[in-house]
Amino acid sequence: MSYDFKAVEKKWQQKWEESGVFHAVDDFTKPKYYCLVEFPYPSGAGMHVGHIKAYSGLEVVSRKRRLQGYNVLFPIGFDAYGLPTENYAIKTGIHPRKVTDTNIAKFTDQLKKVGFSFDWNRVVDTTDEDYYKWTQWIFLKMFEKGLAFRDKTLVNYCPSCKVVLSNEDSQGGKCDICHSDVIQKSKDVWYLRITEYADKLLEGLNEVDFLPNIKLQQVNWIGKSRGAFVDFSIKDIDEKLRVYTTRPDTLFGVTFMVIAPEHPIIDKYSEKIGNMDAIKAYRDECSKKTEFERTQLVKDKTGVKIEGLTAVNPVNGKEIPVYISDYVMMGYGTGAIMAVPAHDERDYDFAKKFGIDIIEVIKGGDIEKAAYTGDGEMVNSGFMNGLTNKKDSIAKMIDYLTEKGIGEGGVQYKMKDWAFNRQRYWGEPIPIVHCKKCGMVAVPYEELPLKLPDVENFEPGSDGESPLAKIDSFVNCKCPKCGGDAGRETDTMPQWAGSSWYFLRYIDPHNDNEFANYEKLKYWMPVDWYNGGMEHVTRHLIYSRFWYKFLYDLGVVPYSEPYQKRTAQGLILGPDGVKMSKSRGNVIDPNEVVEEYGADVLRTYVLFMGDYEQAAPWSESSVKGCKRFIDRIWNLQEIAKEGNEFSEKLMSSMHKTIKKVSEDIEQMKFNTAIAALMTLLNQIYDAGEINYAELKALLLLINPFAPHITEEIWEKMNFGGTISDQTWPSYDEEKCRDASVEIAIQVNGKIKARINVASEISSEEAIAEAKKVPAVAALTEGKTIVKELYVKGKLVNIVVK
RNA sequence: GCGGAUAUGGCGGAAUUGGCAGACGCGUUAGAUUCAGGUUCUAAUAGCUGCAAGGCUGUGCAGGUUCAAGUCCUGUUAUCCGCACCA
Repeated sequence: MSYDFKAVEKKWQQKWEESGVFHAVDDFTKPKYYCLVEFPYPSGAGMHVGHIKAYSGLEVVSRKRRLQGYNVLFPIGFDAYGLPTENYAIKTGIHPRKVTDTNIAKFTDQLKKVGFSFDWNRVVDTTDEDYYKWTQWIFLKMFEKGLAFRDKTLVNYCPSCKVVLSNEDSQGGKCDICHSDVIQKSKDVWYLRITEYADKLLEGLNEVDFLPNIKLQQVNWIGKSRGAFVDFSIKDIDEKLRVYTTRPDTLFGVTFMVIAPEHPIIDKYSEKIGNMDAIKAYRDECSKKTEFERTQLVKDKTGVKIEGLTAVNPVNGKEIPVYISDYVMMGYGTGAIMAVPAHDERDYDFAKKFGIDIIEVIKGGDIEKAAYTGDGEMVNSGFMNGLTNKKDSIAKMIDYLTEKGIGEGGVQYKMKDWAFNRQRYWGEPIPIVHCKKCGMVAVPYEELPLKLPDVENFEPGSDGESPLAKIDSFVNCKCPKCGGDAGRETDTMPQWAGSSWYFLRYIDPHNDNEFANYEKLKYWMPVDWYNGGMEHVTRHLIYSRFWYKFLYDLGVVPYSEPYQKRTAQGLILGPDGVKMSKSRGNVIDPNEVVEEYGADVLRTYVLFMGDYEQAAPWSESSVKGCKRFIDRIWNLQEIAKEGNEFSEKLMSSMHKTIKKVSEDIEQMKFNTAIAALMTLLNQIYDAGEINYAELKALLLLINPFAPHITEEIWEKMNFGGTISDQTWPSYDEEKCRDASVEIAIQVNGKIKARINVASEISSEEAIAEAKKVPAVAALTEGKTIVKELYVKGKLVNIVVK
C-alpha cells in the first residue's frame, strides 16, 4: 500500500479550493491573526525554492493558528510592476500586461501545487487598475501635504536601462537591474519626503518586535547623528559659512574648512576668488567621477585651496583657509565642514597632504602619527580646558554657541529623500498635470485611476524620457484647475510604490470606495507576523512603514506601526554551497521536487534543512530523508489500533512532543520541531503500535508541515470531519516527565558512570546512589570529598582530593 | 574603516542558555528481505588507543573564571552579509 502522493495532493488541493476553508472571514468577534509574507515578483522564470522556504514558515504558523481557533488572514498577491517584465516585453514584443498575466497564472498554479493555505479570494495585483487607483490616491495625498515634490538634482542614471535610479537601486555604483555602471546626471526628479518621518520611523522601532539585527539595520539606514551647526564668518564678506559637526567640543582644534565641490558659495563669490580656473577644473574632474569612484575607490584626498575666501573661527577669531574637496558631499549636513585634523582621520589625511597645521585639543593620542578620536582631557581650548568627558564637553560647547548666537545643537540623518520616479512604461502613472499657468496640478481624485495607456511601443526614449512622453493622447490634457491646455507627467512610479501598502489592501481587496474600510483595518491590523527576505529589511520595510505612518497621520489607518513582528528567512544555497544562479547552473526548480517527491516532502524539507534564519545548501539526498519520513507516516495506518487515550507506553513522549512542536513553531525552530516528530515516529515504530488517540494527535502536529498526507490518513481512518475542523493538541506539563531518568555521575567533572534514578529523587539520595556505583566508589575511596552536588535530572558530581 | 553574524563529525545541523557534546536527518559500513535494481528492516558510525572492561583527545586558535564551558570573560584568526570619505 504505497503512498500515491500525486493523487492525494491533487485531491486535497481541490477540496480546499472548493470548501474555501482557508478564507479569512470578517467576523470581528473572533480572535484574529494576520500572517504576512512578501508577495512575489512574478518573473518569467517561475517560482524559486527560496519562495517556498519564505512562505512555508508562516504557512506552518497559519495552519497552527487556525487549529488553535484563530481567524487567520494569510494572503498572497503579486508585485507585478517592474523592469524585468518590461525588458522582456521589449525583447519579445509581447505586451507587459500579457507577460504579467501569464506569469501570475504560472505562479498561482505553482503556489497551489505546494498546497499553501493562502486566501485566494484576496489576491492583490499591483498592476490592476482597482489597485493602483489607490496607490495613486496615496501619492496625491502626499502631494497635497507637500511630501511629494519635484526638484532638480544630480541623479544616479543607468545609461543602459535609460532610467533614473535611487541610491538603493544603484549600490556599489552599479545598476541593480542590468549591473552596468551608473553615471551622474542632472534631472528633474520626484521625491517623497521620507526624511520628515525619520524620527518617527526610528522611535516606532521601540514599539515593535523585530529581530534585533533587523532593527539595527533600520537604525543604521536612518543614520541619525546628534551634533551642532556652527556658523563661521568669512573675512571681509558679510557671509556665514554654516557647518554641521558631531564634535563641537573640538572647535578650538579647527585649522581649515572644506566645502563640497557643488557648494553654492563658490559661484556666489566667484569674482572674489583668485583661482577660479583651478577650482572649475577640479569641479569638472569630480563630476566626471561616478558615485562609485568617488565613494569606493579613492580614499586618497584631493582638493584645491580657495584663494580669496578666509574663514574665521568663531570661538577664538583665528583665520583659517577654506578648501574644496570631494570628500565632503553636498547631500549631507550643510555641504561644508570644519576640519579638526588632530581628531578626525579624514581631516588628518587631508592636512598631512596639504601641509596644514594640526592642533591637539584632546590629550590621549599621538597626533604626530595619527588622528586621535578617543576621550581625554581638553587642552589648547580656552574655556574648555580641563574637561575630560566628551558628552559634557559637547554640551558645554553647544550651550556656548547658542548663547553667543553662533550656532546651535542639531541632528542629521544619513537617509535621504526617496527619488520616486522612473522613465519607464510598466509602472503606475504619476497623477500630476503640468500647466503653464498653474504649475503642477493634481489629477482630481474622482478621475482616478489615471490609467496606463495601452500602447504598442514601450521602449524608452534615447534621452531617458519616459515612453509615455511619446503618446500625445496621454500627454495632452486640460488643466483641472484652469481648463487650459496642459501636459501630463509622463514618469511612472518605482516598483517600491505598490509594495508599500499592499498589506492594507488584503484586508478589503474589493472595496471600490476606499483603499480599505476603517473598521476592517481596526480588526485586522496590525500585521501580527511579517516574514520576508533580509534584503528587504532596509528599503521595502522602511518605505512601507513610512507610507503607513503617513496614512496614520491622515487618520485613515489605526495604530501607528504596521508590523508587530518581523522575521527573515535565510537563503537556500545551491548544492555547491553558493548562491543559486542561472549562470552557475545550480538552481533547484521546486516543480521538479513536487513532481518527484510531492509537495509535503518539499515543504518539510525546506523547513528541516537547517536553522530557518540561516543560509543552507540544498541537498538532494537529504530530501530523500524527508520522503522517508512522509512514507513512514503513511505506514502508521498498518499498526494503528483502537484507543481513546494516550497509552502508558507513549504518554510522556506524546506530551513532550506536543510541547516541543508547539513551542518550536512559535520560535521558527521548524527544523527541531520536525526532528522531534521524527523522534516520536521512531519511538512509535520501536513500540510497534500506535492507538487512535495518539495517531490523531500526531497527524495534527504534522498537519501544518505536511497537510495533504495528514488529511488523507485522517479521512481513511474515519476519524470524522477533516483536520481543518480539529483543535491543536494540548499537553500536560506533569505528563512530560518520566518516572525515572538516567543521570550521569561525574568524579572531578569527568563522567564515570550512568544510573537510573526516580526523577523526583532528593539530592542526598541521588548522591548516595551515585556513591554505591563500584566504579565511582573505587575512585573516591581513601580520598577527601571536597564537594558533591546533584543537578536535578542531569548529573551528580563528586569532587575529591 | 564601521556595524552585524557565523565557526561543532564525512555533510546539513542539535544542545532546555553554565550541567551527559554530536539530537534529528543525510552519507558510509555490515547484515536481512529481493531473481536483480530500487524500497523496506536491523545494527554500527567524532577521533586516537586497547584483545577487552576501559583510557586519552575533542565544538576555529591562545589564555582565563568555575565542581562543571560549545555556552561566560580577555585576546586572536578566518568566512559571510550589510553600510561606507555621513563630518
